[in-house]
Amino acid sequence: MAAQSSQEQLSAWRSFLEVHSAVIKALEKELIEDQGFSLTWYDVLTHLSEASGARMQHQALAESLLLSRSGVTRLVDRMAEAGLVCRESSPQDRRVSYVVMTQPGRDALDRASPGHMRGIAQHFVRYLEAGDVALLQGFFSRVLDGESGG
Amino acid sequence: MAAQSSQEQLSAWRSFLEVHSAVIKALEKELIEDQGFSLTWYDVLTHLSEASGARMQHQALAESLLLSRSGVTRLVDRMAEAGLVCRESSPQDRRVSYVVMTQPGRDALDRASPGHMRGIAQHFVRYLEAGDVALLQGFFSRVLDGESGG
DNA sequence: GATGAATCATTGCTCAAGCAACAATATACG
DNA sequence: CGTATATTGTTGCTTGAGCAATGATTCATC
Repeated sequence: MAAQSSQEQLSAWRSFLEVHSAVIKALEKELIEDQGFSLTWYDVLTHLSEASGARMQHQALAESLLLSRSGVTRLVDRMAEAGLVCRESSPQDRRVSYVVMTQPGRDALDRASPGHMRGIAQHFVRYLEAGDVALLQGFFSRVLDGESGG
Repeated sequence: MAAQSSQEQLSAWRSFLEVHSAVIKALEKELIEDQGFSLTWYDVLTHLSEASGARMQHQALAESLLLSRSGVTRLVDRMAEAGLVCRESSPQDRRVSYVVMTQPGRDALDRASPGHMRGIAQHFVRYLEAGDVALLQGFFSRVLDGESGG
């Protein structure tokens, strides 16, 4: 890392925060207007849809969503009440309870997905120029590698 | 924008979210352990310190912080109770109330700043390689330009 | 100048999330 | 086996944020 103005580096950090806030707000607004649920719910559905058997332990879900366990408990409460997921207890380990995507949950995800993908394209991906993706991914990977370990 | 795998683009977006979460959590944790206040409070102090007269209207503060007005009202309540800021009403426009940084507020910012800058360097800037800053800034600027207008 | 519209800060209410404490269960180790 | 420790999900409590409604004030238009 050659000598870069630390002012510019700080500015990059601030822009990062602004971009995050702006894009998240736009996506959340669209999703709620279109489908009536939040980005968090969308995230739950996505993670479940990618899990084998469309089921995950609360613990694993919390880690994937970067949320606390108690947060996930209440989140699943709400989503279960809306019928998008349900709970199933494990016969092997009677402490764990699985979160399972229901058919209405699948349907909701299918309905939401195209619009949300379009939103991501429009509010984020659209501004990527040739070469940006690789560079961003490199940077992000370094951060995530570094931060997960220490 | 040439043909890029939309899978990679989506992955870039997801990594963006993960990086944001990881870095914010690390910085917030450090700041609270070191100084006993949150990133939001730090942000308020920073914005005030950069404003002329170390004073800002609630409205302007809300826009800068990307927060709602009511959020700012309560935020300023708490910070005022802690003595870091105070309110002053404007003689020109009796609707507005300025948020003014106090000396303890300045002191708190001065105490927090070096550690926080170190944190940003360690958890974010440290992973930037040569050329990354310019490219990131370019991308972020395009997003912010595009998103603010529509 | 007077009246209607807009702006600013605040308040009531609700919601979503985290922490710490807990109960139930599983695992490790003597 | 039996006891100590760890893990899993839930609950009580608190916090921080947003929305909509309100009150005070200013601005605009007649």
